[in-house]
Amino acid sequence: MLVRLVVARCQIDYAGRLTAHLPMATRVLMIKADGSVLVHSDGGSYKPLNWMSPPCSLKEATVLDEGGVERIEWTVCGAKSDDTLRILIEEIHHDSRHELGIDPGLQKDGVEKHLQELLAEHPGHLMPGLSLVRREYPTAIGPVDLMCRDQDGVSVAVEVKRRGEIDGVEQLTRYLELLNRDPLLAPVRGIFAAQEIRPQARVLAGDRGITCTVVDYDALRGLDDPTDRLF
Amino acid sequence: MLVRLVVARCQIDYAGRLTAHLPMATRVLMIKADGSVLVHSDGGSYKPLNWMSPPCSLKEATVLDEGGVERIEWTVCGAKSDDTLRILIEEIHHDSRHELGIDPGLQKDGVEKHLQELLAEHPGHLMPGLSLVRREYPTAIGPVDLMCRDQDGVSVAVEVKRRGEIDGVEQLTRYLELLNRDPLLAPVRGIFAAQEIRPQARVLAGDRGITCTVVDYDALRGLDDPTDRLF
DNA sequence: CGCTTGATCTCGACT
DNA sequence: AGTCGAGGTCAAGCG
Repeated sequence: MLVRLVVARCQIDYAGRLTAHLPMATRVLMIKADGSVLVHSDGGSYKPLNWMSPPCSLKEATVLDEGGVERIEWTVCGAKSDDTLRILIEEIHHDSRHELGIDPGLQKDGVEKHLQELLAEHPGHLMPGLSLVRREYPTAIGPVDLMCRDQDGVSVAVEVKRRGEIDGVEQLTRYLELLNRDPLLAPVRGIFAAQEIRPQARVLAGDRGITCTVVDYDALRGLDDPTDRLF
Repeated sequence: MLVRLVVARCQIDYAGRLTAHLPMATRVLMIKADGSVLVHSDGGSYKPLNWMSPPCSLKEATVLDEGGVERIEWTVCGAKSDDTLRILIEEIHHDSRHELGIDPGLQKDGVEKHLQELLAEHPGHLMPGLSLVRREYPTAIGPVDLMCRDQDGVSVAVEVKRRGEIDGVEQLTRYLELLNRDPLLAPVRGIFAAQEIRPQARVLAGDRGITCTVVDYDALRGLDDPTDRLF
């Protein structure tokens, strides 16, 4: 389990699902224990300029460049795919190896699942008088996030998203279409709940008679019993 | 323009759109010139365990930990958002800085745009006798990738994807619905073209009367005039 | 500047 | 193994 950090002037060619080329320049190369390679420049975001995903293997060789000069070349080949990454090195500025050990991993809080849980506990936040029938209500085409009833006993299907986009409305539409075929349930209304709803999604929902509700996660969390939470 | 590479035993807390925590362990920290930070473990893919996107600023301070020992703590704050990344360092194994300069950037070939261009030049590949009316045919809900006519003069709307999935079929369905309301165009048929089509997408397309066509990018590229291409 | 769409998406969960 | 949905998605292109 060793990570290798290299800073080098290099030129890179990738061939796989697409073809890509990086001209000669100085970059950071990170080689992980599984042979995977990350090519970073100074800037951009967390995404490398180029990379090779594991499982893969790295081979080092010396080749002659156009000028007849001996150069180091790394060839990284995907173990399962036919992806290849060729790194031609002109000059190495830094080269070090480090033992890291196994990482205990990341603990997360605040994703869609938590939003759904909170709304299941406080359905009245979506609409006054709304009560939960069940979470993950099963249908033939997948589970509805929240199945509820309003104060008049009318069924309400709720689709929960962190960010409400057009395909979330399509999804809820398919559920409503199916649920409304069931005479024991029909009529079923729809609520599209999200922390943020895109304009196009809002328009499409309106067109389909679906109510859009923007949810305040922090406010909901405030209502929640803090002893239940991880943080 | 300096990149800083640090290998350190550290513990990390992130608070922003979600909350995340990394227990104490040895990791690679990459600090770019814009203050952005990447936290990598040995393994995983190109995505860091945790990170901070630019624009942001890093501050170094000494704090006392639970045992009363002096520790280095980095606090990275987003310039526009209220995201914060707190890195508590127990031990530094490596620390170096490197001048990289500006990267010339990545040249790509083989993405959806190229596939659409090639199909626009060779519509007969999708169906014998098909001819192009126009690329990016405008509608009220967005442009149709390719608008064509078959050998009988019937309109055919083509949606091009690199990988054909269910939402691509939904997209084409919306276009067809709209286009078929236009008496000058109707009836309009649909072709869903991709290098790879997922089974569920294929089923949904079949259900909607949409033809699925798997496209061979390399074969198409072979037909194409190589002098037009970048590579 | 905001919005929409593609991505060598990655990653996890579930069948 | 394949499929599906979420993401602190990121990043490019367009209005």
